[in-house]
Amino acid sequence: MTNSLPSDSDLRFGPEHAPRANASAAFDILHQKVQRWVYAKGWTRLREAQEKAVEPILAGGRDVIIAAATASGKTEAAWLPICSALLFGAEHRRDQVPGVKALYISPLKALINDQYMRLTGLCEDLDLPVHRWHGDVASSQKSRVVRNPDGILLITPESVESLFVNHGSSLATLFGGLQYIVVDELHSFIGTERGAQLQSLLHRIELVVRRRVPRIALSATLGDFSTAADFLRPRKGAEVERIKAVDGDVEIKLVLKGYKCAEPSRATNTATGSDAAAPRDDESSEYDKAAIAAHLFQTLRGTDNLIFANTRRDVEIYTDLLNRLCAEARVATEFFAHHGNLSKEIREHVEGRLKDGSSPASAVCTSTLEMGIDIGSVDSIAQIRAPASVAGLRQRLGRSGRRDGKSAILRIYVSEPELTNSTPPVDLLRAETFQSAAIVEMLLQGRYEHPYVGELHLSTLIQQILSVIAQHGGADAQQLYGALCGHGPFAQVDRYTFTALLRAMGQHDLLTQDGRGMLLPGIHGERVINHYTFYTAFQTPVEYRLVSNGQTIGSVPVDQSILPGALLIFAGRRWKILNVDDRQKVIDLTQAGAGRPPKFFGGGGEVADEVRRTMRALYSSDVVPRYLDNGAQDLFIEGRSAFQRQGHAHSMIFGWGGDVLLFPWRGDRIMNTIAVVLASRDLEVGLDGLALTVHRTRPDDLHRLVARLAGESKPTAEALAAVADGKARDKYDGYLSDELLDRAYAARAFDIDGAWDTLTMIASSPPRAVDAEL
DNA sequence: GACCTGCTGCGGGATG
Repeated sequence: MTNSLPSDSDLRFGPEHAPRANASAAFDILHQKVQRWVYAKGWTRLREAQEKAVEPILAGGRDVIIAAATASGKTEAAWLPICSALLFGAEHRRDQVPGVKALYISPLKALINDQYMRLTGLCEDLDLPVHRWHGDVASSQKSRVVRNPDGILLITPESVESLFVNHGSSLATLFGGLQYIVVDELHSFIGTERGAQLQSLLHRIELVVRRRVPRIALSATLGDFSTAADFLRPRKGAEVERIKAVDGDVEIKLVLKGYKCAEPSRATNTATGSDAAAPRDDESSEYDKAAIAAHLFQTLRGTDNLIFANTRRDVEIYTDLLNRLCAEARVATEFFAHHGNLSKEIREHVEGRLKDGSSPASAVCTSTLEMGIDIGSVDSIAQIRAPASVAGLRQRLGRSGRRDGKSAILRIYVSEPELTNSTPPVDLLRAETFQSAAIVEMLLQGRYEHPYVGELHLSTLIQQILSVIAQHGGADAQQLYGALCGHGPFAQVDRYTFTALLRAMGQHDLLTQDGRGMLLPGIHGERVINHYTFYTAFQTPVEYRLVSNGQTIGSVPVDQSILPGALLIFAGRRWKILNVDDRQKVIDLTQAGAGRPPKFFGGGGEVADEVRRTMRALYSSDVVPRYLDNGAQDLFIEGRSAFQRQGHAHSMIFGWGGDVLLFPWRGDRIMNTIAVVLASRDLEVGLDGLALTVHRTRPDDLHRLVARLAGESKPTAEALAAVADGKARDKYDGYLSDELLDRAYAARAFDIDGAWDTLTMIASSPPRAVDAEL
């Protein structure tokens, strides 16, 4: 099966192109030394992103976003003109302002190390020093930069934060000559706490140097340029120059494979999020996993692949199954686990095996290998269970098929419960199969989810208030509001909310006020600021280090099953726990013959509105996608016939036993809003994938209630948030008053308009009983 | 039934 997907792999330098780089207008305006470097590289022409980016960046006045797929030369698209501009500037200006000339901000230390190597090569001949600054860089190198700032500085957002806190008075010198800020992997920041921190840091740098500094952003292919532009330059997104490498066609070979498992692995979460069912550990019932592992082993052995699983637990389970198949076949293992809880050494070893072409290797991984260092191209991508988002799947697919015009290969494995006469109606719909197909359809059409950017980010605002106070040794409320809110990065926070936030911070002793009204850190605030964990905007769980023979192999969160003598599967191997040191937070392991996968904790995933709507369209259509194998086709046809039999074309409310099922066919934010609305009317509501389960009511009663709600005026999101539970999520949410926490939660978790549209639709559709259909 | 990311300054002792 073949489909085409936008890519830019056709932009390749070939011998058929004569070395006529100087025929390019963009090449002509680069500095001569940069031209020489391009020539020495053997490049015969600039690639599309580079050709388009040189002029606007070199001109110097504008913000620019460069969106292109991995390995399309977008890094050079930024650095060739930036380095040229810095060289021209150095030649034409006699009174050189000291300081860093270009700042490169990256979400990953590994990317900084990669870029450092590449840029050093370019800048060697240009007389431009390159420095790096992140947690693994020696403090001696950092103090050298502070003493003698110059050239290009590669840094993480957290390390920029540390500059504000610890070197507040040196910043004017450090950044006085700053001409460009480059943000790499922009898409990874949009809509996150870390993104709010980055926006604040960019703004605060401009406040220090008292002028606008052009922002150059690099990103993976973007579905939504406007959101990205508004993120890069808030409220002035329309003025951002947008550069997109026009994508050529690359062939995708695609198959969706369907399997059946014995036990329905369903977990029901109530609206209050309290009673999640425990997942089963019983391996004997998991013959779908064995079948999937057997197919992976048979198909992928001897080649290089990335096998994406959605959870770290599944990474461990599948790596173990694949290793056992290798042992049975008496071959050396070539399947390696890779996820965020494995030690840096183990992860680097796996990355090394993938890069090394001499022996085949496949990584079973989470999103750790979606972004980041260049591991080269692999032969194929496997995705175990439904992908969570279109953008993520696109990014994963970009890792395959870049070798000399080869096709990208994608295999998706889904698994649905075997049908019995007690199978619940939701399981009859085969939601995992339809979610996978919906995401593939959107991918093939080039439709991506819109990132959600409506949050207040009050937790990160607390961090930034403390950071500004540390930077200046104190600040008054007016200055803080002007620097951070007002026309600043937290413009969505009004004066009333800001004042309430300062009051809440005072109540927790984060802040105190001196006689002249100056805000200073309180005793607790001082402790928070001075601890090294202050620089991150995101929350991190407490974990225990796993040690074997003195070597750290990774870390796990603590739970009751972590006791001496217990068995564990980790890093694709089997272990027995020897000792647990609660004070040092260290677990000693020894190799064992059996084990069980560890539990990891995590928040809930969120399915986008566009994905759910596409799923419904697939159920309603009569087309069966051609990329389904026989197993997936069976599941697809079962799901569609259940959709028709249960009457989803006309109804959205269904009686089932003593409960009622409600199908909004909308994204998780709307489903959560409806769940909380119903819970506020004293109903017990569970979120269950596609459906809301409303307990102890009848279809007619619920339908009447929904019709009444749809006719009433909408509540405010804040009023609705007051009745929700489990609202604290972000790092400093614990310091918020009830009122502020409600506001933060309302902005994050609700879509009142979407929910009321849906309630109106439900009110106009007849309720039904499905019991008879089973 | 989720994934990922990141982190200072200082003092004391050894070494060249």
